[in-house]
This record gives sequence, structure tokens and C-alpha cells, in this order.
Amino acid sequence: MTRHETDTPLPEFQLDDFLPYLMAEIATKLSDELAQGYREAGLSMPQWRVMVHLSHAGPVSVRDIERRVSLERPKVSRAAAALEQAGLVTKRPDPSDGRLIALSLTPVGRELMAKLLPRAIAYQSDLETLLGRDLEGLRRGMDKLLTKKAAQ
Amino acid sequence: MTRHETDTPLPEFQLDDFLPYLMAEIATKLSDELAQGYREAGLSMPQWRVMVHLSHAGPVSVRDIERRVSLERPKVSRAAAALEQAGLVTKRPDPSDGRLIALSLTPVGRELMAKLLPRAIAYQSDLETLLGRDLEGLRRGMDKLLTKKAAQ
DNA sequence: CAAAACACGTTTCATTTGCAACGATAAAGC
DNA sequence: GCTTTATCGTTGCAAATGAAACGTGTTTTG
Repeated sequence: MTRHETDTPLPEFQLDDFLPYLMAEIATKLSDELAQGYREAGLSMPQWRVMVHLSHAGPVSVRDIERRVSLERPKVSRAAAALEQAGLVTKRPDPSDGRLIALSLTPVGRELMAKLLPRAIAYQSDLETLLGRDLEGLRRGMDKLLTKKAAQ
Repeated sequence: MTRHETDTPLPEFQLDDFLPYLMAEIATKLSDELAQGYREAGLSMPQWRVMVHLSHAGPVSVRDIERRVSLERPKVSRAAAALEQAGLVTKRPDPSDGRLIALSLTPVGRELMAKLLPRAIAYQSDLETLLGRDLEGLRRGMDKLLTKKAAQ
């Protein structure tokens, strides 16, 4: 097979060494594995995150959750609606600001999270054990990537 | 505020220390930054990955791409159709196996990748510079996470 | 105090997704 | 050799996603 003049030379590039790609792969894998824990409780990932945030915070607004668990407002809103429907969360208007809605776990919701959170914690432990002494470097690297300001 | 008997105690759990969550955050961030490079060329992420794979491989089938860049078959199929439409890729039936389709870059496609790939490589370099001596640990950790067999 | 600007949560709508069929070809089993 | 089974690529369809618009309430400004 001869080389035509129109064949533009391309630089070497291995996708499986490429950090954005690898990160996406790992994120998907870990997320899927973790989801085994809460999926059987009927929770979607956005719903799971909302529940997690409500687990260690008092009554919170949709906007709060949006900021702290990085879900877009519509996702939080829909997740909250579904969770209320399922009896896991209550939505009340905030007395001091009519625009805000105060989300809280119901007792049933708390019970569910009391079951699910330990699994998540155990999963994290397993990961940390696996990582061993590389955990520290991984965390430092992840920190740098997370906090760096956007490229160019 | 008094504690009711129905208040189930919940374990401490910080989402922003949680590896699956952090990984998802970083993956999204890096992916978005990278996408600035190819988005303006009209490529979606699946299309970008298909183009990358075609850049350093000969004529390849959809199934091949599916396996090597971890995109589900329908995504590859649709991406390939759009890329053919855009004149960046050609689709021919494989002569030796009638089920397979051979995808290749057109000269225009090669030219485009000759422009885009260096940007991606530069982006990777920037990341590695930022990571400094943590790069090694990060890569080792990522390797472990990627290759570990699924949990329980 | 009225009017403009802003913030919150929801909803709408077009697009993207993921799963499951489907038609077509090839390989395996009998 | 013929039927069954498996593989490939595409397509349909229901659900999820993301951006913008909307209604409501609050703050700011003049």
C-alpha cells in the first residue's frame, strides 16, 4: 500500500494513555459498581446523590443541592419530586423565603440511608485497600485536577 | 430540636471525599475542557473517539471500535453515519466478511485530525506538567482501579 | 413605594442515551 | 447440506438529559 500525497501524517496518539479518557472509564466503572448498592432500592444516581446530601445536612433547598453535589437544577428538582413520591423525602416551603423549598429525609428515607451508606463506605474502604500506598498520590493528583482552573 | 425515637442514626459520609464521586467530577471536567478542542469542528464526543481510533488504525469495523474505545454499538454506528455524512469517514463493506463494515478516514478527515490531535496531546502535556511528581502515583492508582475485577 | 432586576424551582422541548428488537451474514452442530 | 446458533450493524422506542422559558417570590433601585 503506497503513500499518497494526500495522506496527511498524524501524530502518535494512544487513547488508552489519555487521561480524560481513562478518567471517564474509571468514573463509569466505579459509578456502575456503586450503583449496584442503591439501584436495588429503586434509586437513580441523581436521587442517590440527593439522598446522600440530605443525610448529612439539615433541611436544604434545591439550589443548595445543586451546588454541593453538582447536579443541574432540573435534575435535582426531578429527583426530589420522585423521592417525595416514594415517601423518602418531604418538601416544604421555606418559611423565611417563599422561593425556597426545604427538603428533608422522612424517617423511611433515613432508614434506607442507614442501610445504604454503610455499603458505600465499605466500598470506599475496599477501594482504598486496593490502592494501598498509591492512594495518597492518587488523591493528591485528583485534587490538583479538580482545583485547577479551566484550561487556556 | 429534640431527637425523636424514629431518628435513625446515620454514619458520617462526605461526598466530596468519595472516590466514585470525585472521579465523576474530574472526568466531566477534563472531558469538557478537552471537548473545547473538537467541539468547534462539529464533533460530538462519540464522534471524536471514533475519529481518534481511526487515526491510528487501518480500516476497522464498528465492533472493533466498540471494544477499543468503549462505546456501545449504537453510538458507534450513529457516530459513523454522521461522520460519513460530514465527509470525514468512508464506510465500505468488508470483502472477506459480509457482516463487517470497514471504516476509514477520508483525506479531509485525516486533515482534521492532523489539526485536532496535537491539541489533545498538548492538553495531556499540560495535565502532566500540572501533576508533576504525583503523575506516577495517579497513573498507578488509576491502573489498579481500571484493572480490578468488579466488586463482590 | 413602584418598577426593574434578580433568584428559585418547575416545566417544556429538542436532543441524546441505552436496550431490545430486527434483517442479514457467517459459523457450528447434526 | 441443512438447520440452528451466533455475530454484525442498524433502527425503534422509551427514558434521561440539558438549555431555555415560565411563574412566582424577593431584592434592589430610583
